[in-house]
Amino acid sequence: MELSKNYIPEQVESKWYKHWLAKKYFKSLPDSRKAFTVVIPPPNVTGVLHMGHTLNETVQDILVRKARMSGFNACWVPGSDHASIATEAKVVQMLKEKGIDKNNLSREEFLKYAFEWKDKYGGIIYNQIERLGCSVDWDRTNFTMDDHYYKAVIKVFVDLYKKGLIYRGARMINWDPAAKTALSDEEVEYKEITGKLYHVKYKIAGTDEYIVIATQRPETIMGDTAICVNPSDERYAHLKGQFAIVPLVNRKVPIIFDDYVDKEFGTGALKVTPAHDINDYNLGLKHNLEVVDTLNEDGTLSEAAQVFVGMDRFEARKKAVEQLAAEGLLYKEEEYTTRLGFSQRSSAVVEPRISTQWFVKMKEFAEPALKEVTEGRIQIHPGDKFLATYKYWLENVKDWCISRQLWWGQRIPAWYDDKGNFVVAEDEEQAMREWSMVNGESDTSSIKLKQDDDVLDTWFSSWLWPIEVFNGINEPNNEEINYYYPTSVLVTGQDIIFFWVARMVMAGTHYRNERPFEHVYFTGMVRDKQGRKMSKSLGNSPDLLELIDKYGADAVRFGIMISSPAGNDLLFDEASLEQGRNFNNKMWNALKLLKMWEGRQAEVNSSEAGGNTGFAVNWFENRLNEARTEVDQLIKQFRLSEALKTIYSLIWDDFCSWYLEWIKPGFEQPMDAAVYKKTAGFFEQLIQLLHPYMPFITEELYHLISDKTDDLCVKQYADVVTPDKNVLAEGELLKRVITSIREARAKNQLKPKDAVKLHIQTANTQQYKAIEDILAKQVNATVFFTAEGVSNTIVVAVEKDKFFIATEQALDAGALKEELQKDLEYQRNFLNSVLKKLSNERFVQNAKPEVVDLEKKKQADAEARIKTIEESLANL
RNA sequence: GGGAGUUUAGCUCAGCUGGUUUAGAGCAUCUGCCUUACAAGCAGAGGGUCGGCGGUUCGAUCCCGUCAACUCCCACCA
Repeated sequence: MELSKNYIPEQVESKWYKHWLAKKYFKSLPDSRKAFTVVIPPPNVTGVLHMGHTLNETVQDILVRKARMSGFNACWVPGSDHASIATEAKVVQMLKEKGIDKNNLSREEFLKYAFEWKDKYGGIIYNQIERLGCSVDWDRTNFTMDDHYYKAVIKVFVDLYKKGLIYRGARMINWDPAAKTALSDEEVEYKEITGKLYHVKYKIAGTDEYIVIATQRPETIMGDTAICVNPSDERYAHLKGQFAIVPLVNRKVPIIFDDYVDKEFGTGALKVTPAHDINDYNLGLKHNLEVVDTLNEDGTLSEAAQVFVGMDRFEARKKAVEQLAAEGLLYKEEEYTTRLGFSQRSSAVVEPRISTQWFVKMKEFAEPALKEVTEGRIQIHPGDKFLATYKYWLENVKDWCISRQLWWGQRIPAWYDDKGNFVVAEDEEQAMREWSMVNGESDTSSIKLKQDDDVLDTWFSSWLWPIEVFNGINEPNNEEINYYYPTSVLVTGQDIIFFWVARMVMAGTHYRNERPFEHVYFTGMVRDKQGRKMSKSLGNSPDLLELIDKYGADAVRFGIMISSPAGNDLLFDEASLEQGRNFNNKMWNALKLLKMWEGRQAEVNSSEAGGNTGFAVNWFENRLNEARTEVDQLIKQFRLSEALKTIYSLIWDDFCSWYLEWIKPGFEQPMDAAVYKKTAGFFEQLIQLLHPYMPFITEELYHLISDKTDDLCVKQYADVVTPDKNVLAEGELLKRVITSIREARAKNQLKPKDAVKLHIQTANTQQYKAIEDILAKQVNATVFFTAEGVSNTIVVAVEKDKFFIATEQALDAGALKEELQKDLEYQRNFLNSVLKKLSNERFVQNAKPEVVDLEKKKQADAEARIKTIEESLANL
């Protein structure tokens, strides 16, 4: 078969993915093996995968494939998240572009559009996961709004409500007066703006005294229910027990004292408006203040404001200022820069507003979730970095607001009667039964119950993910959940440590009484070359499929993995993908070389077929085992980038640059059949080692090396043999000798074609005899083991051995001398630093014996080299 | 405002129990090679006071303190 010049990924990739699927290699069912379970962090069905997902999924695939090839029953569950807010916003936007207003749709009509959207984008995402080569079990695909999943979420809500862990309460939310909807914190964008700070005089009741407060929002004065000052503020100490008169509405309000007030800011006195500011609201709760809501849903002033009723809030602000000025109550106004919240959807200024929401009590959940991590049952990678963050959040956890004023999501299973009483139940029928029980009413025919309009926070469904993908909520004792749970490792972004990771631990400990995963691997954020976050609006997020088309999936996986240690941000640069593509070619070309040798095999003796092949084979076998041990260790520690670098260098440098050159026969010479067989075996082991990172090309190469009946994808790793350190050291010495001689050649303008004579002066003739042919081939020289009477030479010293390069060419003695002088100086400095260390009594006393011995060895080596260089200089 | 992280070659990053570290890799740069697997390649080279200052130690890129710059998360002060 004719092999193409370069590796062409597109033909290869789809072929093997189809083959793997057909062979059901990714399918997992419980069996007697140990399970290695991973659940994908379900991507939002809002759009397409970005580079962050690519990194995440590549990491997971590496771990899963590695486990599958190491005797585990590997199970990777794919899926997607309905992402309530984000998706609903996208769907509303899409409808708007079609000229459809969500407000004119019924809930059912809207949900129909939303599900169409989900099918479309869910499909795109799944296609991307496939193109990337992810070995997920497609039969296990879950969506957080699937029927069973929906049911599970509702079941959990009802259960927690019955346990008293879910309650209804008041809360300040972000209100968008233009869209007339509540916003989540994530949907509010803060911007710096310059506004005015108004200083307003409030009369102290029953006196002629005034207290001056500062406010940005005079239109909320009518909602004031207290004045607050710092208890340690002497300026206001005499006002204890007094009341102030709110201007414009003449309301008498108490003067309260609280540390919350900053004495330095403004006048040190604060007007408290519990209905319209989150901090004031909290103050109000603490001091039992009245709440006067002076705004309507659309941002106009309500009846409760008494003045400016029906006027827009900003218009009212102007009027309030005018009137305060007219009454002589405006002390002064000044320029002031502040951060103001704007609605991501309508760009309107967000109003804080009190509303009734549903909450989960978090204290009970936090403690066990904290213990799972602090007691080491869940290990976080990299640990030291995120443990503190995790602990801090759980120790200071606040109740979780789980209701959202949206339609896309699991609808809150609470039913209200016309008096506003409610019952919580899994469905309407059950709700009715509950209602009649509570109300002692057996005839319910005339009763109408209305379900809560709101849906649940998206995280209230995703916190069940590791359980419910195995149907563990609905059937807590089924075979699958018992086999696959807890999962092995969760791979996710550090940004959702609170939203998701901590909450999964909570749900896991609560519903399974066990951690949901053994390890958590945090990936960093993927940024662009300039360090900016990748985002649609910046247009700096590349299209994954285009990248795969351009470089191949393996190269994309390589590029994104080569420099992304756990938890570190990654600046995405296509150059690393090129490196991956080049790596593909390198291996492709190695294959071509092997195929050429395959056809030239013969039973030949070593020297005819290149010489010293015994040494080379023995060395590489040991080197391979050494590297495999390193790689296993690194992957165990989740240092995936390091492991990939090790494999890369093993293949490119050790195998291709050194080993293949060492065993390469002379021009059109036969290839020793035994060496060929060994080498093909090495190559198979190498690509097997690499397979989890670059599955497509490795599978292709595996089948091209020779006809196979099995597939690399599921080939089990053989045990690693402990390498022989002496053999490894001999190989390293040979490399150093070759490099040193090449360097000397290059410095003396000897062209690669210029053959030279190499005279070796050594006490270890035996050792050099074993690598004589390799050395000769690698530095284009004829080797001699005597240096008697050679002249016109370049001298190279490696350890205690000397190498004389003799050539016909004229040599620049001056330049040679200079080189040697430079080297000599370096060695002398080095020796001095070593001697200094060794003459330091405290070093010799305190340092570990190995360290001292090492320094002694360094001393001996340096001394030997210096002697060699001095002799060489004398010869010149 | 609170918390966390980062700072090592021109660029992107390794360097994980302080001593084979006078610090490595890829890209970029320079030199020489179309050597019969690979020019998307081969053989070499140059390039760093490991952010600043102080401390602990026989010894610090590594540990501690402090300052500076950048980044992320949380909060959203009238």
